Amino acid sequence: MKAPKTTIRYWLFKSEPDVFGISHLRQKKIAPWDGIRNYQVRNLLRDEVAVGDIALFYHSNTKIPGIVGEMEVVKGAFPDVLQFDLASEYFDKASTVESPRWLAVTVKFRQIFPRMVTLKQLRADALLSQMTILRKGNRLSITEVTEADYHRICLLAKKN
DNA sequence: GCCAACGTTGGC
DNA sequence: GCCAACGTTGGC
Repeated sequence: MKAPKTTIRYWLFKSEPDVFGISHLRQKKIAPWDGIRNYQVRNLLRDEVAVGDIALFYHSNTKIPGIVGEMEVVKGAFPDVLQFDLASEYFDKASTVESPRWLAVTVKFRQIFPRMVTLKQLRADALLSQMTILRKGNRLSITEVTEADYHRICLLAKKN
């Protein structure tokens, strides 16, 4: 039996709502977080993201980008099936079943926040100025969030 | 649609 | 291993 997890970590997962938004996850309840095709993010999934961790759901590349809810990691890294699917845009002919290049995790819906926390709000909040997502040039679709920042975001996400 | 700021590819 | 060219991300 594995040792119990002592600390949970917090993450921000980006997705384009037109492709897969929080309402899709709410409907499915549990879904693979797949289609990751960046080595840095792949390594995060492999080495850092763990079962029990909390992930903020961020809507990117949309009219009002921002954090819309949260989910929980319920299964650790496993090979992303899309890399072997010829019909998928995520198919990777260089990847093999014996040595898969790309990984996914499974996430479970937790909630849609009563109030979305927009990118504009994040930028305007002095307490959140160190967030990785706010750094210039950052394009990683998964970044870590500190516990303090996570709690701050939850506060901003509550109804008045 | 523009474009800054990356990441990836491939010739050498 | 360098780096130019190309592709992608994602805010605006």
